[in-house]
Amino acid sequence: MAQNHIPHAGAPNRSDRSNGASGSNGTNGKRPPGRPRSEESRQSILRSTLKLLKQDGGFAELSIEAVAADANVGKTTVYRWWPTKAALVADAFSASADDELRFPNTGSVHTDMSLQMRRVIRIFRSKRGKVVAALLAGGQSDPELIEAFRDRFLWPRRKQAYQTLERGIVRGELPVGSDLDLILDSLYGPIYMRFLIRHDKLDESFADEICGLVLKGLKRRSHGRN
Amino acid sequence: MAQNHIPHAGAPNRSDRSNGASGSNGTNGKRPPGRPRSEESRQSILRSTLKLLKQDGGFAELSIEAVAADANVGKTTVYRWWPTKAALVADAFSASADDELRFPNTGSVHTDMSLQMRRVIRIFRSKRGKVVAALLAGGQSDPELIEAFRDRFLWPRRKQAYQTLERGIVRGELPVGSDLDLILDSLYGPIYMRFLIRHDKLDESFADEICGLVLKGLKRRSHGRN
Amino acid sequence: MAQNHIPHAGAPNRSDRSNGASGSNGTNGKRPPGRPRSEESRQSILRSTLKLLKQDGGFAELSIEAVAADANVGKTTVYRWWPTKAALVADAFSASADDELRFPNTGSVHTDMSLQMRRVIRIFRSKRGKVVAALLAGGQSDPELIEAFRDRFLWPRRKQAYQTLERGIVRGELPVGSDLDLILDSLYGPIYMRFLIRHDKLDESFADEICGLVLKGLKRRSHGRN
Amino acid sequence: MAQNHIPHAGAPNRSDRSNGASGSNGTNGKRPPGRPRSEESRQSILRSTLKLLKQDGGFAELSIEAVAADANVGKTTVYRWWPTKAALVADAFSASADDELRFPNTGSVHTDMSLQMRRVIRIFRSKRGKVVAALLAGGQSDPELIEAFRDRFLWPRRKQAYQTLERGIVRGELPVGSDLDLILDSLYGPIYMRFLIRHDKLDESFADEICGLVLKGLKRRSHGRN
DNA sequence: ACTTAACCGAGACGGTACGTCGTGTCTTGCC
DNA sequence: GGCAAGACACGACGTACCGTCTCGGTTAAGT
Repeated sequence: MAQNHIPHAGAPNRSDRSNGASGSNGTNGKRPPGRPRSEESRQSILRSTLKLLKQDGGFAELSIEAVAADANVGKTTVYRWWPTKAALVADAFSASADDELRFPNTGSVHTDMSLQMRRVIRIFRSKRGKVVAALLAGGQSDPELIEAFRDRFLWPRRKQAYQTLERGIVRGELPVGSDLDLILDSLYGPIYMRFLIRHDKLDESFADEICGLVLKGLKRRSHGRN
Repeated sequence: MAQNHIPHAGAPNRSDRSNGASGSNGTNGKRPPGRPRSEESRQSILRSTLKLLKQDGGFAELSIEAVAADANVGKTTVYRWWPTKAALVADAFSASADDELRFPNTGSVHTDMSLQMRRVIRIFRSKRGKVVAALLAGGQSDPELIEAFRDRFLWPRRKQAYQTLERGIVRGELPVGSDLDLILDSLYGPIYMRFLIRHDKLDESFADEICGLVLKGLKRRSHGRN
Repeated sequence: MAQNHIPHAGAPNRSDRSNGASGSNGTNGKRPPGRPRSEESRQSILRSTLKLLKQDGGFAELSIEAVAADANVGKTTVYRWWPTKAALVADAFSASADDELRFPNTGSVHTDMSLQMRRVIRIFRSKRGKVVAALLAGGQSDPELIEAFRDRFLWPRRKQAYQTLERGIVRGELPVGSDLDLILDSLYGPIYMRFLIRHDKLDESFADEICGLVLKGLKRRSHGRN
Repeated sequence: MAQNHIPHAGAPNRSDRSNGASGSNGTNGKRPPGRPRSEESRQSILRSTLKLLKQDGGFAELSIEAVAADANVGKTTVYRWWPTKAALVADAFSASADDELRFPNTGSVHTDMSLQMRRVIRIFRSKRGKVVAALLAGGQSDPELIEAFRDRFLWPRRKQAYQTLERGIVRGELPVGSDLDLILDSLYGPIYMRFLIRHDKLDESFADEICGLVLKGLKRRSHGRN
């Protein structure tokens, strides 16, 4: 029912047979023969993955061996459903990606962005931040992993961000024709940078400072020009 | 200055003995007993480390075994001088961190920053970018590694950046009392973000776009206010 | 009987689980879960161990690395089943300790002993002698190893030897109340000594000479006394 | 002056120059130029070798590294004078071979042999026994080592033993034409066997038992025949 | 006193094997 | 046919010693 893991871009995966629609199986709900996949195992594995990522080290330090042991599950079961460690982590991460990060709509771009950015920072500083860091770290040598981060974390939020910014344009808070991606990277880039390099403190007020620099600048400019 | 590897934060390390010219030496001019460290091996190891980092995958994929083999060196020699893979990579990276990234002084903050940021982007896009990515990735689970990145790469540049920005303040291009760290993170954060997440294209013109957004905003604001 | 490796003197060992036929099994007929041990690997390892012992040097020169490589087996598999090199060699040796050394029953102690001692000498002089030497050499710093030699090689033969000697007593060839262990050590000791120290030639006729000295003496004495 | 290590059968060794007699150096006691060998180091090394052999394991467990460290001596110094571990151990052993094992001359073969065999057993049971065991063990894969044992331990004693036995022949205690080597191996073989295999207790009274079996037999026989 | 030459300690060097851990695959019997 | 259990071949880990080497420093004998 719920498709729970990365499609692996072409890599055949037997769980894909449960996608319905294909073959004589199209309309009727006929299940394939044999014992069905254990939902309990699946969740246990994802739970253990997150747990271990939060505890130990990063992506490299996480071992499938440990996940299987912690989840009381055979290693085979992990490998059966997730072709790589990357896929597993991506799946686990996305299972934990919550709705906390939805954008508000207060009537002010500055407030909307600032509030959401504060929530991002709060998550980065929490235990879940380690999972994000692991994902970004692992993604540096595994394209699938960073792709998973983009698809499951970045893009969903960014779509909402576009809307938020566009509302601001409509309201005249931002200049027409603004490069939305440039604005968003300028807003979030500094957060990621401090999160990953840890060269300076990353607390929630940093969100306001960035907005103050980037958005206020845009506002003035637009005023001055129009 | 001639100190070439991670100080390991307080952990005593035998290579820390000075090998500078006798006489001018701090404590005394005596070389320690025993066969001196092989400079040839040291360089060969660092060279192989960089080479393999550029070739293969990231930090996790690099094996000390392979480095030793490629450098025609005993594994022991690597472990004798670098306590962890992290230290080795940090050292190798810092040996390659060259003067290419010095800040120019054109008389315009915007131009100075933009030119240097372009060079950073050029490096990130080159083979050496893989080394930086490996360092940042590895640093997510190894504090020493990210510290090495900060100490050897980030801070040296940032000190120059402070001077560049302060020249701008003196010239009235930036408001007095600007938060320099905020400005710099706003300028470089977007670059790091696109470099690591790869969600959008990172070419040299991006430097100009960021400067246009961040620095122009500051300029206007200062004009409007003064 | 089907028990093929060193019991490790009390240390629990997973291979000790019975793999005999179901039903007739001692405790219960259940096989433990998981993939069963590969009989092929087991034999290949023991075969390679013997082969290398016969080729190279002694016990010290034998490396587990080489055994694993020669047997086309992972090092792990060797370590899984044999805790030390000693255990492995003992097992390999005992797998090769064959029935060639059974005692005959000709009706004469002198002939029985002499014939068997000749066979011992023949083995000591053959390639298999290197294995025995390795075992005795290794046993000087590993109690388990020498124990294995005693349990698997010495005692089984000695039990038969007791019977042979006792037949001789019954027949009046040896005095009643003879110290059997003293006699046996006097018979075999010289062989071991020449085998290990190699200070004098050890050929099969030496068996007769020893018997001539030790057993003839006993006979006379018994005659003189009775 | 004192030639202290194995001649190494052809392996050139610079310490051999101190053998005197050869070249222009023949008659006069001219020392070669350069710093003379440190007698202190030599003894310290031999002492440490024995100490470690008595403590730890056997020949295989002894490391030159440990010897040098224990003797406060550079590894080079060990290797300069002893080409192999075998040579070192043989030398150390022979330096410790004391005069305790001389044969007495009581006027009775039986008593002479028995007394000396008791002393051998006493040594085998003492700490020094570990050194002998190490030598015999190592000798199984190193011909030089077992040769050293024969040359420095076995033969010197055996020469005395021949004399002892011949005195017995003269006195009529042993038959004329006895095979002395056979007799000696029959006397000592059982001791070596119990010492190395440890299958039965080896105390001093064992010497008497063996003599009782082997020598008494000879005596009777000679009486009966003459 | 100065030179020459060999020894000495210290310890780094290129290697080999160690015994362990994790990988991804496989083979069982049970469900 | 999924599942746990766990053995399998493999490869890298970090360590211990190997035997060799290169240093600065010592210790004489021969000038």
